Amino acid sequence: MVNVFTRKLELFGPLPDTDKHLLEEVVKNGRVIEAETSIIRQGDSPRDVHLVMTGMAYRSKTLQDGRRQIFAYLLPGDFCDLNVFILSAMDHDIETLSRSSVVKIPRPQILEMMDRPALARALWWATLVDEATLREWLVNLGQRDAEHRLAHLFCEIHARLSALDLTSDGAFELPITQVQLAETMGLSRAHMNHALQQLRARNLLDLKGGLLAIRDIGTLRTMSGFNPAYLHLRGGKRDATR
Amino acid sequence: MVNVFTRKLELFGPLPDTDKHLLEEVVKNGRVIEAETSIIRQGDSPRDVHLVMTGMAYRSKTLQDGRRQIFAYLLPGDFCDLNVFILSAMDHDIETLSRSSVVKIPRPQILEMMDRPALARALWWATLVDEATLREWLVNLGQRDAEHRLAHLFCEIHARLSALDLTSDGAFELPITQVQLAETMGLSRAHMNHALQQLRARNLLDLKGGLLAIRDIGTLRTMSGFNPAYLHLRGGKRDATR
DNA sequence: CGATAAATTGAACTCTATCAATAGGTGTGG
DNA sequence: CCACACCTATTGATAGAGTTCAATTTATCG
Repeated sequence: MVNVFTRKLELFGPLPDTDKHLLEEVVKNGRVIEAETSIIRQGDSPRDVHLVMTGMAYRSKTLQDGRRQIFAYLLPGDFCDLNVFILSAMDHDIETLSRSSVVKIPRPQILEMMDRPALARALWWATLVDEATLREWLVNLGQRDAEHRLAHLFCEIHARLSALDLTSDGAFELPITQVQLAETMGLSRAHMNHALQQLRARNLLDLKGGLLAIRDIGTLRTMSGFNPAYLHLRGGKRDATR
Repeated sequence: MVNVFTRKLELFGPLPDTDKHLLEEVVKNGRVIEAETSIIRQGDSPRDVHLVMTGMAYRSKTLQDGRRQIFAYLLPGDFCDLNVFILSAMDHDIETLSRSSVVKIPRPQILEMMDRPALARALWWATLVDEATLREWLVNLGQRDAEHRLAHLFCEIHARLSALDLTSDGAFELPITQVQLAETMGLSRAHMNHALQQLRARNLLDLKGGLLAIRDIGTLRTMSGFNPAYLHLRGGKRDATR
């Protein structure tokens, strides 16, 4: 099967074979990074572009008093810092959630990708979907209470992983602590625990030992108002979000 | 004085004169749109790119039950829908806050801009700053209480307008209702009113009749942890954010 | 000047935070 | 294999922040 980076970019639209060959090259130099390890820190100006191939990572900012907000999960195929060509310094941190394989793409290779129209468009697409996802998260934090907020998050991760064929029967690895979930949702640890138990008690899902089992995706989507349109998936893969 | 669009793009870095001449052309066909009027609706696939030249607008999403979340303010020089080349449909609405002048840039003209390296970089920069701003808003909603949240928002708008020389003595037009502010902050109207009065009582600012007077920007920044780094302003204009 | 929208106020209620204590689980050293 | 140490999850009580709803006052605008 084709690598996950290619698969992700093809969620936007099919790529020519020559482009796909290039992507196979790009993806070769993976490096394993342990769980809970920083990939990029605020203030860094990375030389290369980083790309998550396996495992998961997250973007966050830490305030003076130590409180932290997580505002994105990086799943396989996601870029860490495609913006490195434009912005002089990272304005946030990226850390692994689980042991991950991360590829470093040298600048010349990115430029080569940008020179290919289909790839260039796919890169733009990935950036714009990241932005659309942030908007949806803002709606989530601004308008929904703890339980619905959580449900929406899980629907999103489920949809994104499903689109890449990375779920099996609605279940997938989610190697996250409740503290990290709380930092994602802008909630206290205690309240996060309570909300999770509610969802568990209603038999909608089960999160245990880093494994999330979705029991009733339909109800989760309805209750949280999840509409995958913001992920801007196209073509035949659209079904995978069901 | 040079037009506000050029000024905004030069916040990233200086542009060649030829590019500036092009921008002067681009900006000519302004059209006035009344306050509280939709510029773009969710589902639209605009043919041209829209650009706010005067006045203010906002991005929002409305949920089934009518609740709404605002997740960006468009100030003079800001793009509405630069993504129109990539994403097939808008996933949110854009409406004017006040009577505004909006320019429609035809696709060929955008393509011409993209062909000029300095302009292409500036357009990327504008997109990435929008994304960084969204991240900061997420921190704001996730981690700060009503008063600090509001303070942070006002610091941001003040910094963005100051960078364009659009404030006078810390005051500027902010033609917004408390309901809209509440929808921005994920708070109820009543609570928004209370928070606003707190800030007013402490003599930090005064918002009345669509005019915001910042009384003590230092305290506002300190209390809300505002750090303009995420706006990624460069060069000589950096001072303007003070 | 009247009509309408916006801002303000107050009371009761709900959600979420805080804090502290308890329970589980896992890995390590003895 | 047990015991300790440490991290994560869980629980409960209390306090606080924020919501809801309804009523009232204050703009604003034709």
